[in-house]
Amino acid sequence: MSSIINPFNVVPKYHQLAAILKRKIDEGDWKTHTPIPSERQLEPLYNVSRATIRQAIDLLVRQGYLYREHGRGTFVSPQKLQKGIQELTSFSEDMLSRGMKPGQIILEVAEVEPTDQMRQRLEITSNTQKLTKIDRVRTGDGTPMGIQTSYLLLPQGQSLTREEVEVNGSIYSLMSEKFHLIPTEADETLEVVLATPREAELLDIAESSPLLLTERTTYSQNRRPFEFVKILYRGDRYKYFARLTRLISQ
Amino acid sequence: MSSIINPFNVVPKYHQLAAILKRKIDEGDWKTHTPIPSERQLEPLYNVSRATIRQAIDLLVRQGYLYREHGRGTFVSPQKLQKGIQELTSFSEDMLSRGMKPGQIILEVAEVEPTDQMRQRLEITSNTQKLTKIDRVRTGDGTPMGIQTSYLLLPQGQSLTREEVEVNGSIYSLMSEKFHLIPTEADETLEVVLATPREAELLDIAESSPLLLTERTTYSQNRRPFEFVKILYRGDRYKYFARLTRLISQ
DNA sequence: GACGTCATGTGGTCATTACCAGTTAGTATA
DNA sequence: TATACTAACTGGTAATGACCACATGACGTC
Repeated sequence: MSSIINPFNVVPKYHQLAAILKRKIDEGDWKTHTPIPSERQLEPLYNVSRATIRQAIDLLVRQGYLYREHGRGTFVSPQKLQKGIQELTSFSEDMLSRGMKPGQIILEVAEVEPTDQMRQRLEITSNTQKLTKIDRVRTGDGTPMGIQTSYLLLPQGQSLTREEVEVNGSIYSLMSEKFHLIPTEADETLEVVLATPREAELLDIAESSPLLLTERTTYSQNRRPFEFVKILYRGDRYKYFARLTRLISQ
Repeated sequence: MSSIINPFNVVPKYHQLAAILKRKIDEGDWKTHTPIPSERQLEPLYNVSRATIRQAIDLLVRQGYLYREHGRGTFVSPQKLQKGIQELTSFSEDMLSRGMKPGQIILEVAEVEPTDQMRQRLEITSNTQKLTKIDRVRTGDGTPMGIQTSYLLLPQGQSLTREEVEVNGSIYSLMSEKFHLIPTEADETLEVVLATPREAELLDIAESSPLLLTERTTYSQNRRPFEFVKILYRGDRYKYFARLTRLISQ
């Protein structure tokens, strides 16, 4: 990996610069709460204009690597804030980041009629639109961590088979390859519920144990929803992390 | 409220423009998934440069009001995504947004020694640093919703009295006025726990009922943590909302 | 010593200009 | 008719120059 910006590269200069600065932070060249070189100092260092430098820094500020103070400088954020922030992750990615091996037991793959809740969340108006339901037990290092029930809104007439889901561990990569649907944003709610007998059995816990229920609506590139997922996590095994930001503007 | 940008106003033009565009969306002048005027069309309409227009649109895109498609245009996001997104709110604000009247019962205000967990979360290195503990039952429309225990890291030697907390419903406004500490970001974890006898009594629920435990570290302007809060919510009354974004860059 | 002033450095805002890269629809061509 | 091209849009990237607002430390004054 280079520390020099290549003007002929297809990736924009400000992305290249952001990657270079990020590496300096990750590798500890710049310490927490210390200022990085000023924007005007960076200009000759990388032969780019201040506008480009500001775009690069904007990226890193939004991702939580740097923070600015008007009149003082741009500083390195505390390490602990820098990883896995505010990111939309699949169950697989989530498990991997916790250092566990993700696995799944497929219970059902089928075409179903949408309920009112699903019609509303997936913005369905047509009366003929069907959904593809995928019901799975998700495991981490072999032990059941949660029950995930996905309802997918596929392009007209399309569907998925149980085999496709089995081979491809992550539905998101499948959706991306087959239908060009890439998750970009999601609304998510969390609440506490008590395990039904069936759920308790699947998760190998006592009946009426507390569970963490998350309901997620996932949106693709053009902000259209394509997935509604319910995940029931074991309350004794799962901890949820979020990062909140106060929008200062206005 | 005006639809014209005032160049002499202290608030930046791009903020003024963002407010104008936001109003057009809120008031329904521009419909969901329809394009707004192109950046070059907006230039003469508001007498600002394209750079400024892009800054304004950037704001609204980041806040979820608009989305862009390269080569096609800038479009209005679906309504339902637009409110209360990704914002860091106090309990009071949170209750108000749910249409309930926030209240509190103060249990304790005291100076305490930090535990190891608190020292780590609040980045405390000094051995003499004390914390101010505020223990409260928070209510919505009079019924107990949660137990909130805050540990505040105040400037050397400073402290708060029970009276100050009683008068000022929101600690955040108190912190802002007295110490110029403004919450800008927070890390938050959520998990399920079971109510202890004391907690069950305070919340008026059965012993061992499931609760939603959130632990939050709040950061001020310069990214220094100043508050560590534990909140126990009644599992049967509380639903948590989050918005996730996949960071596309790189 | 305490206080105010001011030069200088920082990030914040804005205009202007140029060109690149996708998208779309009309048009010429096979 | 079907295909390929092209012009005219869209947003994306980049450089440059200017000025503003805030923070800080050096310096002079009281």
